[in-house]
Amino acid sequence: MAMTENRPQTRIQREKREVILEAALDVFSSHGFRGATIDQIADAAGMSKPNLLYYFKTKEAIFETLIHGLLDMWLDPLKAMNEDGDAIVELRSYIRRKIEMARDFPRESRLFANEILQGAPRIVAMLEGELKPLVDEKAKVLKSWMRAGKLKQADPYHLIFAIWATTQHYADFDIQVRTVLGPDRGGDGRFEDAARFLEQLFLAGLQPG
Amino acid sequence: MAMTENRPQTRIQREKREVILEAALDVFSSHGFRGATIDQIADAAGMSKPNLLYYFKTKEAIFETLIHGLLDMWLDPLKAMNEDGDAIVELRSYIRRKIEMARDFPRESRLFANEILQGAPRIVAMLEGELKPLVDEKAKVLKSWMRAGKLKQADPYHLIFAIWATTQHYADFDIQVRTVLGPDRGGDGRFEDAARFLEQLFLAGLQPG
DNA sequence: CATATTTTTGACCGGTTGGACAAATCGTAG
DNA sequence: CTACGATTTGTCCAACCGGTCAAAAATATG
Repeated sequence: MAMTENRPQTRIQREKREVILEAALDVFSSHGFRGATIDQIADAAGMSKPNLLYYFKTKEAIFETLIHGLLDMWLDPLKAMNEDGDAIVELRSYIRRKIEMARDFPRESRLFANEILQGAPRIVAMLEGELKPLVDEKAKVLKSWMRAGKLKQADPYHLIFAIWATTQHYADFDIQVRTVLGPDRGGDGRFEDAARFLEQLFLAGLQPG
Repeated sequence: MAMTENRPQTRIQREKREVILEAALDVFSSHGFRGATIDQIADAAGMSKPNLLYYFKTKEAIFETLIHGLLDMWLDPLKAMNEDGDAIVELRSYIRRKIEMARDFPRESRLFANEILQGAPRIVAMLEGELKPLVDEKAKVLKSWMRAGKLKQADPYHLIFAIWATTQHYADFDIQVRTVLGPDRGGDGRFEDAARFLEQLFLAGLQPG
């Protein structure tokens, strides 16, 4: 039977699709959607272009499957921010998790960055349907912490933006960061330094009293 | 006489080149180098493709001229940070200036962001030759302020990264910001709100004592 | 007006790209 | 071993893209 849309059935189909998505992550994240070619992805996946197109009908289908599969993972740190926990502890955990994601999953970060930078033509629905509701919910949590005196008063939306921006910066602008830091300070330790700095910045800036 | 490389001579030549660069900024900033086409730029500039290529020999030449012409403007806020001024005042001015640039020149921000995101293949030399020395110099200034007790001790490089990230975020990720804020809070006022939040964050986080 | 120079255009070219397709190969159940 | 569906490949195509070129049109100069 031919591929029934998005429902890979055999083990081999699931595996091959996985290989393709891994290759596509590599290529899309470093060249953007337009800059990536099916040939590049096929090469990286170790198969011919027509073979790849047997598993995904179009370039857009690859991209869509990829980014949809990544969304949950990407939103996970924010989802994990727990209203019942201690505000400062939760905030610190969130920042640390985001920095770790920038370190361990820079391709995923760049994939989203590339797309949003170009106007998010392929993921607007995702932003409106999943991201915005989640941020609205967590903004309320932050607000309640502030009202309870656990955090200094501040705009919770812009606080979340600031955490996104500062942490993802180390993945998205990696070349710039490493160039500016130079060979000595631009090594693996840069994420430790960044984590230390950001925790100090946000916690000192938000600790009440 | 034919175009002598980068020296436009007649008034009309200077004007047409300016029109082209303005159109190119539009197209490059919203599609990236690879995603932009000469036809799009020519359309936006109101001329035919061969006509455009009469003024700039190649697509890369347009890009290079454009980004080189923008660099000084882009680095200006950081250059303006004055060692002899008051640390807190200087820092606040820097943040405000960067937010204003994100508001008034989002295309320029996205142009650089697009390029750096994809590994900065066309501007590595600029980063090493102009950006890094400038940041090194200003990091020393920040460090001296910290030693003098005007600012809390913190890594000056990561401080600069944090200011870049948080301010440019409002230009580079504009669609996401507006989507998350929604129609009511995502209007023109968002830059005011952002400025207020960021000043509070950085100044509270760095004020000594 | 005549001529020389600059500017603009239409037609074209070679290479790339996303994708179609039929034929070949492979794997497996009977 | 055979037959059938799943997988893979070579070939091809139309659209697009960066860039060339010669000729036409506009403009400047005497």
